[in-house]
Amino acid sequence: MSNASPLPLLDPDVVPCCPPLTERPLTAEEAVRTAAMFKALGDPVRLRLFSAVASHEGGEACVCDISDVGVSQPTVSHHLKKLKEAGLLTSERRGTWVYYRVEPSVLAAMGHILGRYAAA
Amino acid sequence: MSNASPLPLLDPDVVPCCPPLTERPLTAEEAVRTAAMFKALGDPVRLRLFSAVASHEGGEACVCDISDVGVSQPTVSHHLKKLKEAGLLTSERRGTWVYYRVEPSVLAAMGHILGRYAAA
DNA sequence: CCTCCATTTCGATGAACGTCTATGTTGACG
DNA sequence: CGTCAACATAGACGTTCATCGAAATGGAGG
Repeated sequence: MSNASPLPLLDPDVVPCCPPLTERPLTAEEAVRTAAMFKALGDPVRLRLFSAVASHEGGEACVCDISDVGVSQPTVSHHLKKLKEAGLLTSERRGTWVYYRVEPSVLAAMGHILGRYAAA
Repeated sequence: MSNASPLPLLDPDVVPCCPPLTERPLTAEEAVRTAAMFKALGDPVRLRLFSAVASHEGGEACVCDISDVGVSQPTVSHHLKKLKEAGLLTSERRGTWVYYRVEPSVLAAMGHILGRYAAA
């Protein structure tokens, strides 16, 4: 394939996990890896935290910016950790604050997995 | 309502739930509804069952076609019920067998929610 | 009717999860 | 150094969930 594009397009390495759900039945192993991503977004609090980061200006936010989700601070920290373990967020400490940022490739992978319906 | 379009395009009613995660922080209520969809796909067994239906010829499959996922048959039925409650599958009985079918609009909604990353 | 087969429902059990309070860690600033 | 603020970790508690075996439902066929 002549993939000489200089644009930041999706390259195959970015979607290493699994084929679209509509292509063929997932194997057990594929299902485990894919389910982990969906599971990470399967909690309302995590989803709000993730959305808050994703929609924040600059594509990143410190914890203090997004802690107003109705649960205690340790719970926020706990959920951010889960999102990080799932590969959906990355974090970086800068001085006093810790900044979280969306990992675009994982989102792209999820979109890819949803298959033709998602692209409609 | 003037819904006179003859084309099977995505109409707004099909994506009633929520804006893309990247557009603005989700409200609590939006997060609950959206998380339910992701949660339904957040289990490996459910994901395999869903994939089996989605990839089956004709876009539908009877339970007997997709029961080889390594759990007991009642457990399969349990997960299919969950997927149905989440709006991801529909079912119809034809004689002895029950056929499950993918609900495309919900998949489209999820793709929409994933936002620009998924569409890339 | 009676039986067979596919599927669902029921009830129980053990693991995983979300949440909290209390405490620890890390950097900034006098 | 001492203190404060931001964030993470630890441990406990109640709830939800996935799973199973057993029993119920409901068409199909003799």
